Amino acid sequence: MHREFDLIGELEGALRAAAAASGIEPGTFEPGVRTADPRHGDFQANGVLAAAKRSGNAPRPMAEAIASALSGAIREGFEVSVAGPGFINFAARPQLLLGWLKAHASREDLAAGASAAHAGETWVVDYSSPNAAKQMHVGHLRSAVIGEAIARLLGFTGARVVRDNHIGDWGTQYGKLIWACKRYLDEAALERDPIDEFERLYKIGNSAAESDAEVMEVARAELVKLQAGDPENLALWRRINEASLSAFQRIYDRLGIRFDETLGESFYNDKVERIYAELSEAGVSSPSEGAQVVFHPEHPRFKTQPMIVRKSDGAANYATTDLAAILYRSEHFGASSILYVVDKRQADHFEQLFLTARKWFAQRGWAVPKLEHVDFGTVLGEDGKPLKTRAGDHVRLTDLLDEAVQRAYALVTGKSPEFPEDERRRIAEIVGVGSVQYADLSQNRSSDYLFSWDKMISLEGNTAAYLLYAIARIRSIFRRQGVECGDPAAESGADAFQTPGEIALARRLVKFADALRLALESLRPHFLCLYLYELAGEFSTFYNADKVIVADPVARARRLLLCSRTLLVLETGISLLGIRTLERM
RNA sequence: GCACCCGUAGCUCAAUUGGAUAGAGCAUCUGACUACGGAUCAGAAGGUUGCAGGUUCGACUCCUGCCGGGUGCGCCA
Repeated sequence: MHREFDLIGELEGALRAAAAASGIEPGTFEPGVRTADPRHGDFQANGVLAAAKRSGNAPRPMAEAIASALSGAIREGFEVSVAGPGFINFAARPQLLLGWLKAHASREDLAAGASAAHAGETWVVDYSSPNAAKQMHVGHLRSAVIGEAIARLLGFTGARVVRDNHIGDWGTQYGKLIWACKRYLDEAALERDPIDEFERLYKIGNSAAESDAEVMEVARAELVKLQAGDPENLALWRRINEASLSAFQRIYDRLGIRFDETLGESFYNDKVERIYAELSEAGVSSPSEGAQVVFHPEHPRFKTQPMIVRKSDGAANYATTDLAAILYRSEHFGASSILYVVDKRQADHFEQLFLTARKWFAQRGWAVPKLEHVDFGTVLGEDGKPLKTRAGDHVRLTDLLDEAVQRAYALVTGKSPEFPEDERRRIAEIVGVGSVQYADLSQNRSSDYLFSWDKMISLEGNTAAYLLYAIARIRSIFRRQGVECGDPAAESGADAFQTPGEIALARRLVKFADALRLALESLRPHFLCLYLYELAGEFSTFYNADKVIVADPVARARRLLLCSRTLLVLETGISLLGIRTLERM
């Protein structure tokens, strides 16, 4: 039985061995296996072309030599051929497909196979990270959704993941806010909706400070008092943060997000002194105009645009806390990698931050974690401009999710009016929220994306509802047949796949490993979305062509096996995206 | 001014980071078993990948120059 989860990895190993056996110097040949266009088979190796070019040999004979040196086990599993200028093509035989599917019968089986990718690594994922005292709005959506999906993918593939919510809970905005709280706080309003009230107060404080220098002075003094530990201000600050966190948590609950750590900027208050000292001792920073700054002379921009690590008034800013966070994550969590799921407009900041951290760590002789800015584009309205309400305000995330659920409810009620109301509500929550998440994840994160209710909640195309529908339909087959999905007794009689629909579906299923690899190598969940969408489409084709519940027990077992594995992969994949699944809809 | 990103079918997006004939969905058109859930499926049509050069066996992808759009840039995050 075939047990290798990662078929591409297996083929690459076999090709290396075959190359060595046919006299090619080890290290000069990278197999370069990838999934192929189905016309050419399942997998293709492109590496011969590059290797032949380097060594000055003709690629075609080289490819033939390597192909004929492949082990018997590979030839048993794959039909091997050489095509074009020197591609080596592999078509999986039905028996191999069957073996793979039998060997991967549960989520645990898949996880065991996948976990080789990042075993032993610790990844800190910094995502969501909203500012306290403000409503989460549509601008906070992508970081939360993409960050969660990446964290889940990393965990599934073997990494130890630390999910860290780097809340903006410290800084200049608190002076103005406290100033306003002491004068205009409405206790009744605070009781009703604390964030709303704090947001209102912040706006008052902000505009007062802007138009009145005296207010600005008092606000600044309030901030200094807070930072000095004044009990009254500190109590107010705590109250603001507690209210903020519990409001955020309500959103996170709906999105299925749970952080391991919530180490906001304030957490680093007592850690910034060390940063100032470290940076100047390491010779990385220099004084400039009363501030402590870092220049990078070798960089086209940062030779003139400094990173300010300490303001001229002596206070820290976000650059300081970000540096302190790198150190803490490195020392305390032993991070091998740190990811920042943050808007692409902050690209300059992160480039500067990483340059600085690398120089500093190198000076100290410390291992630098891999640092990566996982950027994403802006959510745009139908007019192509950043999404706003008609009044021109930010769209609150609660309102956005509520509207998604409401639209999903209308849809479910239209399609399945016979379901009890509470079930339709439950389905609507999953479909509505899932549609928002999926619309975000299914697109390359780096580009801006157009927010469209109609496309998002639609049942057609690459949407959450399409995937969830495929799941519901498979579940329905098992209900009707009266067997549990994955019941070994129902599958044990299966023989190798025969019809075009069966074979195409099985070939798609074994490529789950590749979808994970693609999504993780580039930290782009849309590769997994695309795979799941194509899998669901392949299932629908199969379902329309081949009846599952047939009299022939062998054919039935074969098809039930395919249904069960399709369900498994769809549910596993969707859950890795952070989206919940359902039984029927 | 400097720096970065983007430009692919009418529309919204892909293209495994240099691989084979650039793929999907929507919209348009043609079909499908009295339905294991038709919220489906099969098919047709739709392209000089912004423009012009270059690099090589091979370019949407890399380089150069234009054109068009966006973003960021000393004490906010």
